[in-house]
Amino acid sequence: MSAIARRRERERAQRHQLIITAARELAEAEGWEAVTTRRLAEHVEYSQPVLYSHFNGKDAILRAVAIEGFGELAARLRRARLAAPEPSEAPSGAPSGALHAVCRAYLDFATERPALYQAMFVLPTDVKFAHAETPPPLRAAFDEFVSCFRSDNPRRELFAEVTWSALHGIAALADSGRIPPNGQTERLDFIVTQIAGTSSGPATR
Amino acid sequence: MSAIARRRERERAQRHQLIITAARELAEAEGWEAVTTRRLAEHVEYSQPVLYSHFNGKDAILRAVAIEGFGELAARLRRARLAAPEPSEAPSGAPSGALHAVCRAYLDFATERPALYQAMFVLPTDVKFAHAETPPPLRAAFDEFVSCFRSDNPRRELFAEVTWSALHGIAALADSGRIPPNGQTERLDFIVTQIAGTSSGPATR
DNA sequence: TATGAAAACTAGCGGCGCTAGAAAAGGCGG
DNA sequence: CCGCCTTTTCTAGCGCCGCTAGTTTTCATA
Repeated sequence: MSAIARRRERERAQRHQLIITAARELAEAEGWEAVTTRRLAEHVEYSQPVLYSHFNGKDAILRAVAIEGFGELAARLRRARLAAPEPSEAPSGAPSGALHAVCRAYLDFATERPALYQAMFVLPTDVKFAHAETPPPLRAAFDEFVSCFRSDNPRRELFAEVTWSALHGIAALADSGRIPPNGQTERLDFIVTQIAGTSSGPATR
Repeated sequence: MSAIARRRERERAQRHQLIITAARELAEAEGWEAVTTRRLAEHVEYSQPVLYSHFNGKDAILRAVAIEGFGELAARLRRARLAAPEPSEAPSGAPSGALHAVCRAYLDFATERPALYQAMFVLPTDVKFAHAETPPPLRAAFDEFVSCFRSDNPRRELFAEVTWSALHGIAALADSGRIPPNGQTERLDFIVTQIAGTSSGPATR
């Protein structure tokens, strides 16, 4: 490949990222309903059709933003888990510090980047979850939850799934104004206590 | 008021309801993105501007559908709770049959009427939750969850809020394809067990 | 410097939410 | 029974949307 072609490819990749970033910033500033192809094109200072040479359509741009978000979320959860006071293999029955830290990190992420969170978990998407084609960052984020439970727990995947779902519930309802945003810490503590609390042992029910 | 005016008002109210029902049916059949004012007008066999003589805009129609949904959800939860084997004032610490029944009814509702559920809990809305102007049916639905916990539990509102949120989490993620739809029963059992399980007593933590 | 492929643009299609102004409907006094 | 006049309903159109066909511009190469 010639040097010229290399430069062009480099510039193209930069512009690709520029579009994703612009979409994300526009959404974070004014909400996703304000992200139109026209406004986005103006933001990146190119004409509308250029967007379509990078992405199949608006949905594909949204999808790219979401996947970028999964990467950031996974990194954030991982950092929180590793910084937690105790190792993830805590004695059964005791509330895990790692679990609490990861859950709080998740909620902080949802609160600080509501539009990004929406792209990832609320807006319609064709991103495959829990599937062979699941983007690795998404899988990685999920695994951070799994790692908060003892590896000899046969139901740790279920634990992780429900923990995630419960957090998503309070994050989504709070973001859309359906529950007051103030009680989040209380709700977080409650969820962690209940899930890590009892019956984390092998034979529940 | 003259008989003629009365008849007109009656017919108007019927058409009002017709619009709400048509919107709901169209959404349930093809999803909310297919509910446009043009298609809706065609469905009710009137021209577009007639919609605007009944509602301030598309958002108001959506809102009306959601509120209708709250009423149905409240009725359904209530029926489930009253039909549950044990009364809501079960001995502390034991899993409440009422709680389980109400939670299952909630999930069934979300599964059977996904579009209605979306209007109520996912799509952007200006309906006031946990507020003075909260529509009574919505408040009633929430109270069904509250009633599943002992009245001497000072944190029963928190219990209800988090239970609802957790259910919403699994309902929303399952509906949007973000968690497999098959595990819902397992997740439901897990949530109910964990929430009703321990520490339902007075001094938790 | 002329050429031809690649890149970027202008312009436009059909559909959206919404509304102004024309047309039709229908109860009312003569 | 008729002509009036309010109320109701419709036609037509505005600015915006996602998206694309076809033209113009750019620019490395011969």
